[in-house]
Amino acid sequence: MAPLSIQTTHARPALSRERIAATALALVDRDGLEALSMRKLGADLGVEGMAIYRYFPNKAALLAGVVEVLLAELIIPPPSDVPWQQVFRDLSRAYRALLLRHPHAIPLLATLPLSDPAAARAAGAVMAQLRAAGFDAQSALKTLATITSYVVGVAQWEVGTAPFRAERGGAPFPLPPDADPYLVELAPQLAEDDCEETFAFGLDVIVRGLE
Amino acid sequence: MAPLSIQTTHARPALSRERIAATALALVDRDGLEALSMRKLGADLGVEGMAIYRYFPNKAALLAGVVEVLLAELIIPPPSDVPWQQVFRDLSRAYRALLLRHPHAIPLLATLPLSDPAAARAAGAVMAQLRAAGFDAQSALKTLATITSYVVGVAQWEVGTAPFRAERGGAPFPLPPDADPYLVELAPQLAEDDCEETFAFGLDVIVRGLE
DNA sequence: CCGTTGTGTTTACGCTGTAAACTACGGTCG
DNA sequence: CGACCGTAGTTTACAGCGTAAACACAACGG
Repeated sequence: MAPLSIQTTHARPALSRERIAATALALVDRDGLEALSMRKLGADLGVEGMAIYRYFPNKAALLAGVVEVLLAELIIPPPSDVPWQQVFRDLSRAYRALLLRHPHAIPLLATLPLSDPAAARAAGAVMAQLRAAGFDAQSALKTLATITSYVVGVAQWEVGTAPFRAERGGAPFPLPPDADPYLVELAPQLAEDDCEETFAFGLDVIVRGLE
Repeated sequence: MAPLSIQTTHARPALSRERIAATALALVDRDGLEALSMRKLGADLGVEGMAIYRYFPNKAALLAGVVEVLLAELIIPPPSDVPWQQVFRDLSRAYRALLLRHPHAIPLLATLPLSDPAAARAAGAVMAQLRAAGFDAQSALKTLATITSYVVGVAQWEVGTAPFRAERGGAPFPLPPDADPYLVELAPQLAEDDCEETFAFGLDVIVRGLE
C-alpha cells in the first residue's frame, strides 16, 4: 500500500479528546442526547466505538468532555468597570444563547454539579465578576445560583413548549382531541408568546430585585 | 390449592396503574432514576417486568405516570382573597418541598413539557390563581415560567452541590487533590451556605421584582 | 533486529426496552 | 355441564447499550 506517512487513508484526522468531544456534541445537536452511544460516536469518527475508551475512561467522562466543549463557547470577560447590571445581563444572554444553540444538550448543563471542573471554572469566573462589582462572597454565590437556575429553567421551558409554537402558519396547534381543558386554555397564549420577551421579563425582574 | 377467592397467595395486591406508578416512584426515591428498569420494577411488584406493559404502553408512559403521582402531592388551592404574594410564596415553597422530598426525580420534573397532562393541569391551576390576583394571561404565563424555572433550578443546584455539604463534621470537604483552584475557592462558601436561606433570597428577589 | 509503546479492533458479558407468542384463570353463554 | 373468550401475567427472543479483556499491528528507540 501507500507509505501512509501522515495517515493518508481518506485523510482521517486521527483521534483526540477534543475531536471526540466535538464530534459527540455535533451528534447530540443533530440526533439528540439519547442518540449518543459509544458505537454511533465511533461510526461518526470513522472508528470502532471501543477506541474512544483510550481517551475517556467511560461515558460519564465523555459527557463531561462535551460539557467542557460547551462551556468553552462561553467567554467570561475579566472584571472591569462596566456597571454590574450590564455585565450581568450580557452574561445571562450569552449563556442563554449558548443553550439555545444546543437545545438537545440542555439536560447536560441543567444538572451540572460544581464538582465538574469546567463548571467550577466558569462559576469561579462569574464569581470574580460579581465580587469585583461589590457583592460579598455569600451574595455572589446565591446570585449565581439564582441566575443560572433561571436561565437554564427558561431554556428548558422553551424547548419543552416548542411543539406548541411550531407550525403556527399551518395547522394552528398540534393538540390531541383528548387534550386537557387547562392545556387548551393555555396553548393559544403560548403561541402568541415571544420567548425572548418572556426571558427579558424575568431577567428584569431578577435585576430589579437584586438592586 | 386454596380457593384463592381474592388472590390469597401471599396477598399480592394485584396490579394497577396507580400501584405500579407509586412503586416506580418508591424505587426511584430509593435507588435513583437510572436504576428504574422494567424488570427491576417488576421485581418490586412481585411480577415479571413484561406485566407492566398491560398498564403502560412503554417506559415513557410509565415515567409520565410517575410525574402524575408526584404532581398529585402538590395541592393547589382554588383562588381566594389571600394576597397574591402570600399565595405565590406558599406555592413556591410547596413545590420546592416536593422536589426535595424526591431529589432523584427532579430531572423528571425539570424537563416537563406542557404536553404532559398532569403538568398542564397543575399549570392551569396556578394560572387561575394568578389571573384571579389580577395578572393578565400573558404576565401570568411568564410569571409561571419564571418561578417554576427558578424553583426547579435551585433544587437541581442544591442536589448537585450536596456532596460538598455532606459530612461537614468529619473530613471537611471531599475535594480531590487535583481540584480546580476556582472550586477550592468556592467550596468553603458552599459549606457555609444555608440552602433554605439561598432559596428565600431568590424568592424575595423575584417577588420584589414582580411588584 | 527486537522489544516496547501506543492506537485501534475483536470478542464477550450482562443489562436494557419491548415485540410476539404462550399459559392459566374467571366468568358468561349455549 | 362444557365450550368459549377476555384478561393478567409469563416466556422467549432480539437488537442495542456500556464496557472489560484480549488481541493485532504500526511506529520507534535501543
